[in-house]
Amino acid sequence: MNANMTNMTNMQTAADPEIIVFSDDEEGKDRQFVNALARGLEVLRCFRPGEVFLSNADMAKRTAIPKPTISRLTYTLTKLGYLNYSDSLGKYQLGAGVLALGYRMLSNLDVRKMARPLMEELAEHAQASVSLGTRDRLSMVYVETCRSSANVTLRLDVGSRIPLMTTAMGKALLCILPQAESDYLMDHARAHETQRWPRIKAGIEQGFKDYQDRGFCISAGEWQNDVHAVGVPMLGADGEQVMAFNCGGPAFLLSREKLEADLGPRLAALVKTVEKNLGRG
Amino acid sequence: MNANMTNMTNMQTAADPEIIVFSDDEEGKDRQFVNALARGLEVLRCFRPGEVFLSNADMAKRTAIPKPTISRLTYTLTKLGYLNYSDSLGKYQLGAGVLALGYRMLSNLDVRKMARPLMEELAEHAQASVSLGTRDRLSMVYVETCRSSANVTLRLDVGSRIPLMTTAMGKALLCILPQAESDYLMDHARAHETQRWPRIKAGIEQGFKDYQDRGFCISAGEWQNDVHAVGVPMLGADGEQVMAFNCGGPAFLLSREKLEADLGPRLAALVKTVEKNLGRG
DNA sequence: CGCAGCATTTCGCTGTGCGAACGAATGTTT
DNA sequence: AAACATTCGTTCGCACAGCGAAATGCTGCG
Repeated sequence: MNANMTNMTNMQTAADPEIIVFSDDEEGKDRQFVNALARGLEVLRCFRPGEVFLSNADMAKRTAIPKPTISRLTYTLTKLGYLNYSDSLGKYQLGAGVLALGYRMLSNLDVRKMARPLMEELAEHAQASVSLGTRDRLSMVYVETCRSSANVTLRLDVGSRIPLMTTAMGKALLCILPQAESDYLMDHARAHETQRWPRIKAGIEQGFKDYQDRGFCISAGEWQNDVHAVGVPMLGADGEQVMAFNCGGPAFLLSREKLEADLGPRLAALVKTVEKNLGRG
Repeated sequence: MNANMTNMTNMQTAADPEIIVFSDDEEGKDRQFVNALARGLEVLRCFRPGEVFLSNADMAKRTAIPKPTISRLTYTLTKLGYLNYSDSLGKYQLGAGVLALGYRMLSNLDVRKMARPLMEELAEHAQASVSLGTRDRLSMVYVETCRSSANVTLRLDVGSRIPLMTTAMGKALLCILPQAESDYLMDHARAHETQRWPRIKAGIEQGFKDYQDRGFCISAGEWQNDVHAVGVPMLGADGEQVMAFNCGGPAFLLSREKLEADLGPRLAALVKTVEKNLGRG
């Protein structure tokens, strides 16, 4: 295994923004890359929240994988328990197998146990929610999250996704990614967001500046216009996945001043504490 | 896709009980089955809770897949973000990709939202925990879980696994599986549990009887000797995954009498309500 | 009946898996 | 220190298994 490989190489984007499929043409076919595996996983990913059932044809369309191949993949995934087949509908549904995978990953993340109490404390102080997330493709995935006792809005649980490029957590993460990697991601994002890209890019650059100057990024309505948040990246140990924290909530509760003067600095301090406790520097 | 396929066909068990790998010899090779995919997923599964890092060699040993192939699979999985590589350790770790999969599955399970309040109510009454789970291989995987406000023991969260054959939830599920499927599973289990099998089998048969007579199964110390629980299966709609509820806790709080006279009947009633609300019968 | 949409089968081409060989890194022996 | 032994990961080339275009079933529908 060669050092320093960047994710998402060797792939090509299909019609659906977050669906990314293999390619055989891109930069001299990689004899090491197992296509069947990548495609099988892509099939599992093409279920979006709210869509319970998909047919073979649906998946073929969405992933741009030929129908016979989809047949074989769904057949295999069903036998393995990652998909369930409904006879009456002739469609598939995600199965129990996928759950277990996610849980194993979480139970091995010691940052969670460590950071939890600090996150709760801040959530209570801010009357907002505080979360920890990590990147997957062009999203941030929540790995831990706490809400203040009062807060009911913004129901985002562990495992849910928010965009990378327009959220405080996402932009914070971009700030500490190696140049090459963030460039690569931004190239991909631009391709999907030709329309709004200039505005998005400006937000990211502002984020870089904010992080340099004050140690945190801000997203005030960039993602959802009634949501305000601050974000701070955390140094990753080793080959550990890089992560980022956020603290956010409804705009009417978290004014820009409060974010800048109070919550931003507090979140940055929280992260410093966590890093120290985990022995990173 | 042919109707009514049973999971776990076409596979062979390796050294590690829950690790199950492909086979090329078993019953006339299936041209439809994509081995590379099955093996890639097996690689992800071979991380057990508590083991953060695994090397290529570790996985090769555990899955009985040849080393060069493991290399290619980990290479692929790393590029896709399902594994992270640590340069300094030369080992892999589960990545963010796996999380998202699990979440999509959960967010599409409408039983959860429906059953939650009823489960909370029962948990509070029983001063125990109430959970909903579904089968994966030879385990039950928690899909939803509530604890009574007091209860601190037994920290099992969504995604965690308990055995199929010795727990109230697992035995309850066995009760409503098609004969062929439960036979198949029991054959597999016997192979792994040659020692304790007679006792386990007796427990399962008692479970069948209990379910017929009273509508619930009991496990009083069969799994962990200080844990008592009752379990009730739920009818699956359509090609929906079959599921089961349990209600359990520390043995000293839940006497056998209480299980039989109070909690068992209540849990059975809960399931009846849930089934009615979901329009099953 | 014929058309339309979907899943599965067929079969030739080629991408992919595996044994064996190689190289790199670390520990052990003389 | 050099020589050897071990363990681990990757490379190579052949054989074969998996891929996909086109053809074949299978339903439902006007």
